[in-house]
Amino acid sequence: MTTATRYTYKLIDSPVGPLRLLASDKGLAGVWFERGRQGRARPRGDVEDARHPVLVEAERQLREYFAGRRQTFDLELDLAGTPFQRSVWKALLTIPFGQTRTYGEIAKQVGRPSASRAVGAANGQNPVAIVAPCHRVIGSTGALTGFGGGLDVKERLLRLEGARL
Amino acid sequence: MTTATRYTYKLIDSPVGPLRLLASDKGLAGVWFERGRQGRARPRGDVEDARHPVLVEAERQLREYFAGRRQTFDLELDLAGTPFQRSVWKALLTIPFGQTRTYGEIAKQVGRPSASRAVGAANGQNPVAIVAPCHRVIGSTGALTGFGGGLDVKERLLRLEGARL
DNA sequence: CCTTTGATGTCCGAAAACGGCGAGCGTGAC
DNA sequence: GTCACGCTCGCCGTTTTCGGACATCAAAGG
Repeated sequence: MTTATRYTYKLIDSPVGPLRLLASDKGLAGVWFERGRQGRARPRGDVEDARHPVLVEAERQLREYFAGRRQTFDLELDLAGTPFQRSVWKALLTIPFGQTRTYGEIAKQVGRPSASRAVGAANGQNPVAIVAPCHRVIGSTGALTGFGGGLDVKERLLRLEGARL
Repeated sequence: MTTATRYTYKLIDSPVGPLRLLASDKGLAGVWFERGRQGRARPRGDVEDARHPVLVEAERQLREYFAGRRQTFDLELDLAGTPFQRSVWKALLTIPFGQTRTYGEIAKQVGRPSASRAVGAANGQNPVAIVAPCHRVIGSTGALTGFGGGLDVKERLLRLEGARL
């Protein structure tokens, strides 16, 4: 028998469209784009609580990021996923602001050199967009290849960071 | 993300072999036979607590039952299962001491007249043996057909209750 | 009297499908 | 030559689908 963890959410605006922030009692659990198709089985925040400390702090840091005044996030994260997915998301956190990596490089970094395609899949299920910078992962040819929030958003984020394209 | 509910267990002897009792904070969650193969994905009691009030009371009533001094149980139950399973287990509780029902009759009783086989499956997953008297359910031909704790135990329980075979 | 057949809910394992990839190869424009 | 494309094919974790196996039973056909 299990008990569902309580999630609270908050909606905020951003230069790339509305974002939904999700928090559990352990930390920030989700950041994703509201527009267009929802991600798959993302945890549903049952309760809105715009004053949840984790959400308030996450919003603050995100606003600084969009304003160009922040390059790294300092937040407790509560990421639900398989061991492989978690290792990939952890690897994302090591990509410096303004830089990019290829899917294959991330695959190597997590010790599965030939799992670049699986890295792509795990990337697509990244629960905390922007905070775990899945937008900094691109194809080996330099093409942006894909992004949950839309390729245009991926490009805008990279430009905001001054990355070379 | 989910959090596991805490279970405590207790082992007791009985005329039909050792029994394991399991309790959650909501009530009695499990009663099954220790001998032979374990049931499938039964919740695992992480902690032994022989003095847990629910377990102590369950043991008391079970001992009375085996001694022939009790015909019905009065215990809070915490049964984890699908809606169908719960409806079947609930139906089991309505079978009087010493009587039997067929799988088909139970199927009718829960409003799925043709699901007698599914009733058999649900019966096999009954978390609280004896307390929910799955041993009182037999085939339409009168054959005992099956029992998680072994057919011999099923027969002994029915004899104990003075049921006609 | 015995065998066969379909309906039924759940679990479980196997197998296939599905991607935010990437390297290799052939082709065609210079 | 050589460089850019585009196509194909192997890779790999996750998700979905599918098929059996079960604590059955009534009806139909031999």
